[in-house]
Amino acid sequence: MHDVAARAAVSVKTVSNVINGYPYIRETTRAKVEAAIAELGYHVNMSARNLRRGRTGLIGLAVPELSLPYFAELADSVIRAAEDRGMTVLIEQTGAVREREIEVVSGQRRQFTDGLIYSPLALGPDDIGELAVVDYPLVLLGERIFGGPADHVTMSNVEAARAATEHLLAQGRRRIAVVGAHAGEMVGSAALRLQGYQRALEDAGIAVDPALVAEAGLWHRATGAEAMARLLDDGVQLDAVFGLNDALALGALHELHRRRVDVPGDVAVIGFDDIEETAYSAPTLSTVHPGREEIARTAVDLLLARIEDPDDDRPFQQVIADFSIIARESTLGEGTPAGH
Amino acid sequence: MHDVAARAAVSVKTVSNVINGYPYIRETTRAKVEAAIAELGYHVNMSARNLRRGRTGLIGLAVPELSLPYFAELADSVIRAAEDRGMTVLIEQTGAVREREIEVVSGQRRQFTDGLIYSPLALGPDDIGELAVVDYPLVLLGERIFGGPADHVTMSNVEAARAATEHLLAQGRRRIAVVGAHAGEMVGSAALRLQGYQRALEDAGIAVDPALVAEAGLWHRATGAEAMARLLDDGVQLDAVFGLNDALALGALHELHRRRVDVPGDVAVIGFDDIEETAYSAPTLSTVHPGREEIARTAVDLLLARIEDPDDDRPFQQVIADFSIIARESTLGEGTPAGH
DNA sequence: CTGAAAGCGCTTACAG
DNA sequence: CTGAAAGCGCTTACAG
Repeated sequence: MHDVAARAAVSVKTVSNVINGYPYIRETTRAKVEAAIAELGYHVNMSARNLRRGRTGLIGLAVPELSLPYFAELADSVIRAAEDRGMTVLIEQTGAVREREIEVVSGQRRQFTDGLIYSPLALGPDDIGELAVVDYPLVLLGERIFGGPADHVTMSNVEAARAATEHLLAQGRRRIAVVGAHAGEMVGSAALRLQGYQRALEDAGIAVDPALVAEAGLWHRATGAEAMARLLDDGVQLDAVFGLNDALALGALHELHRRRVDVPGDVAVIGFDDIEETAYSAPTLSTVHPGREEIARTAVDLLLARIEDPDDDRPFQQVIADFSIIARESTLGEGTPAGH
Repeated sequence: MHDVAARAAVSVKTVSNVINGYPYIRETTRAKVEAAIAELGYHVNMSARNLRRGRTGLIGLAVPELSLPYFAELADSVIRAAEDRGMTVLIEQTGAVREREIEVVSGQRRQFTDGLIYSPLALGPDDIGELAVVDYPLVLLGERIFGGPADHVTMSNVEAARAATEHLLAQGRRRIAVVGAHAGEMVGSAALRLQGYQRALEDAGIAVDPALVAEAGLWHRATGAEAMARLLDDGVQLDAVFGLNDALALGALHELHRRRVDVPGDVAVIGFDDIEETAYSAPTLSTVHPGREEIARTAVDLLLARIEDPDDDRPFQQVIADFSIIARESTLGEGTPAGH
């Protein structure tokens, strides 16, 4: 910067003004400075600027893993939303491991960022104390922790799961299995979505049969396939499956296909998340569209508001994203291969 | 840091020594300092450390989009590999747009990082001049640009594509379509994989039929489905499809399923990338395993070597990752649903 | 519109 | 083993 100033025969202040778009600069001065910058190939040193400004322009995004399509697509949306607002995203993979999720809120890497968008999967209400150390802007995603020192963006888990179940009921299904339950858990997406499922059944006057509820700790394709296999091996009668997320539903679909069970002829399947893959599976998968873009945009906006005005002590907000049911072949049956 | 020093009654140098693990410190001194750090809730300011050290500990990773599963899985692998070496990854999405790919190598955001792992999709040999500005460690991924001021990690595109085609030939297929070609392009994965396809056919004494080669600019599921539809609409006779990546192959599979074409009974399908989804599609998709983990690890290692020794002027390296063919239902036919 | 100067919070020769 | 001091490259009151 000093070299640029020397070459342009101005002070460093003037160079700084040009770089930062300070408006009251004579055109000739600006041109001189810009020429010097170009000739010297100068670019600002971010570390120095950040040190001086006390901000980095980086926000953290902590998710379980990018190899899970839902989180990859969420990360994509968050990166775009942040970019629109001039921020850069630093992704942190926690692997849904409790210690790593705790480490993220106070680790070294946190120091790089002005704030954090945080999507824990292993923490529970007992861990809320871990968030007490947070003295920076934080936005929580998901349903693991409520009441932390953070704004919160969630899905309509109960309502959306109820709508998904009602969609299956509307197709005449009565023996609806659930894949992905977490026994004994009172918080988290699993518990809330199961609740929605139960309410829909109750509203329809159908008793909830515990035999229809299959566990799956991790919500991956593999665990969905295993849970589906268990249901079938146990001889549970069923005419529909509600995968508590798309990966589970796709795993269940895979297992049904492997056993030559016709979908949706014999068993209808619905998922949750509307990842891109669901529009291309065979059959295509009905699912819940959870408003991922809206979630990403809202989270970034809430975080930025706190970053830009750290002294603002308005109460923490909770925003619930809209959802919709996407009906595809796995519940409607159009496009089922001939021969089925 | 001064506060910590004051509280521990030592100099800031000593505090710095403790933080950075300098070995020759009296145990009592270390304990005093650590107590002070804990009491004050002190943590180092990254911007200041980076400014002083001239390094940030961040490396950039520029990919087209995270919503493409291959790149999501690649990012996952790169983040893990970098973490093992104490580095943090900053992901940049270019959308496979030429201007954005150019911007990435010299943009503002570049200033945050010590080096860049760069996977362009739109640049070509004519753009090699754009890399002339690079005066920092750079590792290239993919086949768009060779000879830049960078180490380079690639796949065995030609050999792997040839092996994929030979796998189809070994199943008795003779009319093998290709989905995803880029007409007129002489560089890039499309051209190289098409070359491998052609060689396998020539070796088998089969003439290459241009009618079997379908274009698809972007390698997404949607474009794969469209290309497949075009082949079928044109009445091209075929008994196999080689999708130049998995997304294309999954799109083709989707279109075949939609039209009640039996896979692999009537048409065998193979892809390229071995994304996780291929193990769960119906039918499961045969594919080329391109050594993604190895690519990620090698790229991070090469980059770090340059970062750690910027004066080292050993010649730029090119590393080619191993591949293997993964045979699944879409070419072997086990597990095909009854009724087909 | 522009200049001279302080200071953001570290690390690291240099001394002892 | 530890201290005093310079300096990394910016931005920003303060002056003019």
